[in-house]
Amino acid sequence: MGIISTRGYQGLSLREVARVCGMSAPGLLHYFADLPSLLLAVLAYRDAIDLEALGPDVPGGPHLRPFLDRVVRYNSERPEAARFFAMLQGEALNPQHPAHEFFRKRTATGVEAAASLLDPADGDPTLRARSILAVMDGLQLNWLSDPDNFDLNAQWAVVADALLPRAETVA
Amino acid sequence: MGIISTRGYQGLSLREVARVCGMSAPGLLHYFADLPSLLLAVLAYRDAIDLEALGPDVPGGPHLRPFLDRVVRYNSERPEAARFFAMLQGEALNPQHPAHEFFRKRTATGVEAAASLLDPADGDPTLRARSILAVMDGLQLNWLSDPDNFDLNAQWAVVADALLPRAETVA
DNA sequence: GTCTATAGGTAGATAGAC
DNA sequence: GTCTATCTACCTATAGAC
Repeated sequence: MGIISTRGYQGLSLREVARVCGMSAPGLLHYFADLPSLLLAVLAYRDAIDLEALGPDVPGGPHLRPFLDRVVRYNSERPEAARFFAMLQGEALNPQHPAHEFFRKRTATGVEAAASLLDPADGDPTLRARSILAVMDGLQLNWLSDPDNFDLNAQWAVVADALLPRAETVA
Repeated sequence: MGIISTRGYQGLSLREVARVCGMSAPGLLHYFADLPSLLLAVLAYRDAIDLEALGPDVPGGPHLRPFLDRVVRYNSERPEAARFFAMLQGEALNPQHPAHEFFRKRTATGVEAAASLLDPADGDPTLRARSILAVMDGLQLNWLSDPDNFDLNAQWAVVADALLPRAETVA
């Protein structure tokens, strides 16, 4: 993951990964059919780790704003992992990219989950959820490109206060 | 540019660019010292074209919101060009990437320009400008990853209405 | 399971002809 | 200015030994 987070997937080399793992290239291919499979496995693995760390079983219940606050703080403390996802998200804009579908599904799932926590009385929940998640991505992208001039949590607070009432929830 | 917008810079091949240009690889290197130089030249060229098309000499004066509305609309009509920048912005998160400095400076310039059009009475202009531009990037990134399920202009309107009063200006 | 050896391909860049 | 030919280096993936 360290490699992908600096070189991206296109700049990834089977041999280089193998070296880091203390193996040879064919040794790796014993576990993964090919390089795209390895990439998807790493993505799924990271997602699982992060989801567990952030778990939806938040003390306090299904409130969207505090959960997103925690996500932003979590990422702001893990710039390397955040960059890993941000770089791949960029590459994966190409529909031919092996991770394209992964990110499309991931976004769709996130939007659906967020929308279910928004009050329909405040406007189309899907539209709002999409905006909010897109906004998080954008803030993180800009933060990563110049971390020293960008206080991610402060910027997020500015935007979130404008888009998402602090206590909003359905339950 | 067509090539970079699908493969990114890492997936860029000197020979492939040459083929598209109807030249050989060494023929290209007669004009550009190396591949990074070519990349930076293309970036500067695209930026110049877009800036001219959007020109700051907007009829209506230096109002930030209508200008950004035009930028979003402009990009929504040019997905390939937008993807070109979005993919490179991702790759360029790596400080070693040849375009890293380009994007850092580009963002800084944009933030400064936008901040100068915001009313300090509404909160720190730099902080707000950074949020607004980051938000634009994020919306575009999400739109590009699934254009059919994402109405860029509608999503932008949702966010911009919340962040940026329609008539806000200094002048 | 993990290795060496290797096949078959593409990369950026240079030398030197025209 | 633009070409062909070529150098060196790296890539993924496979075959087959241990």
